[in-house]
Amino acid sequence: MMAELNPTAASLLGFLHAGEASGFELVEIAGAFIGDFWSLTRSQVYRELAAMAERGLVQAGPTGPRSRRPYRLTDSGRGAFAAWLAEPPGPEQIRFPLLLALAFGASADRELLLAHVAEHRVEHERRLAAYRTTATAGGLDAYQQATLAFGIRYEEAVLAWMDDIPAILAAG
Amino acid sequence: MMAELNPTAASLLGFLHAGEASGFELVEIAGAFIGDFWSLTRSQVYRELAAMAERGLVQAGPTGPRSRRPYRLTDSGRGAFAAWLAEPPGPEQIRFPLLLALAFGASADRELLLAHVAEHRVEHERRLAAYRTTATAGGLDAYQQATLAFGIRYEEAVLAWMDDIPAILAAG
DNA sequence: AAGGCCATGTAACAAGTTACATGATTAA
DNA sequence: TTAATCATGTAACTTGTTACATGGCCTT
Repeated sequence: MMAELNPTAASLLGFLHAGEASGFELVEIAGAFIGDFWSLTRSQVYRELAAMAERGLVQAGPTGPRSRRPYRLTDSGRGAFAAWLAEPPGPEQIRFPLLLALAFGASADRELLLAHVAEHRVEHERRLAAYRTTATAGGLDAYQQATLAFGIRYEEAVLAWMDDIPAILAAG
Repeated sequence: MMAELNPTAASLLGFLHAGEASGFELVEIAGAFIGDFWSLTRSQVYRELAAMAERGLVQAGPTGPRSRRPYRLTDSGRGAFAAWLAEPPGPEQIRFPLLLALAFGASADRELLLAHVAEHRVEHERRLAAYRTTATAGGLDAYQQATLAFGIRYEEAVLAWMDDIPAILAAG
């Protein structure tokens, strides 16, 4: 009775396809590769690695300097990952505190809210620019490009929305 | 030393501005009002209500039938909510299993992936239509309209992105 | 008035975050 | 060669999810 993988664990197995890595390295790889739409922390990674080692999906190699413990995929880990990929992915989740604040804006100071929006805008502009650079720089396979395309569409949408806000508030 | 509110607790205080409500009712209200970009579950709500009652931010009324326990705002709850609104909101989080699967698509069956995308597409179309209906139906204040505008921009972006995918994969 | 359904809540668990500890490596 | 820094990991806590329990309400 093969227990299901959670998406976090699955992503680790995915990265381990490229070769063995320590927990620390996996955190870095994941942050760079999928960080903007799938966050994970060191604690999670170590926990998942330990749990997966227990289940035989990964195997820890000998402890190196600074107690680095490299993990590598096992055959059953490879199988579990393939099975996870074949399953229908769950719904996305968005948690957006700015939207929450905005929804209650009637009880807030309008200028302050707009300032919060403006502050977030900077970060979204930065991300969009970074995505575009990555997209043109090449070195991504088609699937990675498709993933990145989401980021670009998303950031464009956020920026367009932010531009709409003042007019909407003024009209209301 | 006033401890910070977390966004979930803050949203409950926000809803309680409209009058007293039980945990169950708050779950329903929140689900309808902000459910698509801020999820919360019953257990969370009861826990937060109990914790906030402890801190004096809300006050439970007499237990009614079916052990319904209505909560209402206190003055300090009102103050805590206002303070929360004034603070800069944290960054948004997106967790999108479909993107995760897509990013690793090189190890997956392309047709199956596209089928997963198509399946999600239906739900996004449904949401976009629902948002548009709500937007034109009226009854929202300007802040709620601005919130809804995000939903519309977001769903449009997701649909546009999904339309892009086959070409991106074919080109790569 | 009995059976099923529904509103309400709790408890156990899983996932995610934050703060801390420790042993290499590097630089002054 | 000692101080600073950094990679690595663990532990404690918070938040989020799932599964369960209970008692009122409704329908026939």
